[in-house]
Amino acid sequence: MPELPEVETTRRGLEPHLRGQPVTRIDIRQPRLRWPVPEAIQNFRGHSLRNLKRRGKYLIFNFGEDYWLWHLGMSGSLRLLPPEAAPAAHEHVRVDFGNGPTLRYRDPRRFGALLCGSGDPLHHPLLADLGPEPLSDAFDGAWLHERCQRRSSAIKTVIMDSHVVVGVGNIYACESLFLAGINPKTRANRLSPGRAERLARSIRDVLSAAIDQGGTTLRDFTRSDGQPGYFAQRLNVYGQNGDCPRCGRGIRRIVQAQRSTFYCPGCQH
DNA sequence: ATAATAACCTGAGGGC
DNA sequence: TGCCCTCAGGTTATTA
Repeated sequence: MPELPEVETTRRGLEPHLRGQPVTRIDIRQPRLRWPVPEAIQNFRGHSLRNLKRRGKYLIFNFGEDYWLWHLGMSGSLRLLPPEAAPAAHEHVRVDFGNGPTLRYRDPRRFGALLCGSGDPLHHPLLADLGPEPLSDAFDGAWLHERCQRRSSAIKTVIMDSHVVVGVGNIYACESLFLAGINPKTRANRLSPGRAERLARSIRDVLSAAIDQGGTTLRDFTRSDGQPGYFAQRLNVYGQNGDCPRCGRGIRRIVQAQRSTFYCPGCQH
């Protein structure tokens, strides 16, 4: 479900409510996520949340010395609900902070993860080798072009590789390539510096616009307050089966690396 | 190192 | 209604 804009939307929705609040209760209703939720998570009772950060699609709950890493996987969502609200189906984790609303984690497919650690979270094995943030200065056309040099696979799968750049999932990969006018099947090492520059800019623009819209709600993504994201109205190719809004040719669907790719054969070369 | 594939799960929707 | 198939916003582990 969530790519970078949805995770960032979640972070922005949660942080003002949770920052500075102590964890008063942790209820793991289903520990079997992508990896088992560590027993040590219970040790955080009484700890106060310093801040809530994001790296790629990971949320980082900072508690000073220790931290949680929370990944929403394919179908995960975090919401704030009143303490008395009954748990929804597939609500696997509930965390009470102070006396305010309670944090609920719902994840039907259980591809998400809740892990904990101490020290610098950026040194965690899952984060240590990640590529740059797409909205930071570290990510630009030169970096992208350099990382494409040794890659003969399709450009679409390369921009979805978190070691190249983080946060670009299936929707935004398709949309970025459309915006840049690049065929998703193009071999990465055949992308000119100029086209890499254009693609890097498109990725930034698409992700920024999606964050501004509160992310994309296709089926069940909701912001932490239950509202949907509105970027779905701006999708040009992803999930579309009609004609291209720019040139009128039919949008095509193909499969790359076991994922659907949508593109316009008229606009993307 | 890179590339391709399977694997982890549940639910929705279409066709018959 | 039920069954079978395909599809779904992610990532890692394993194998060539």
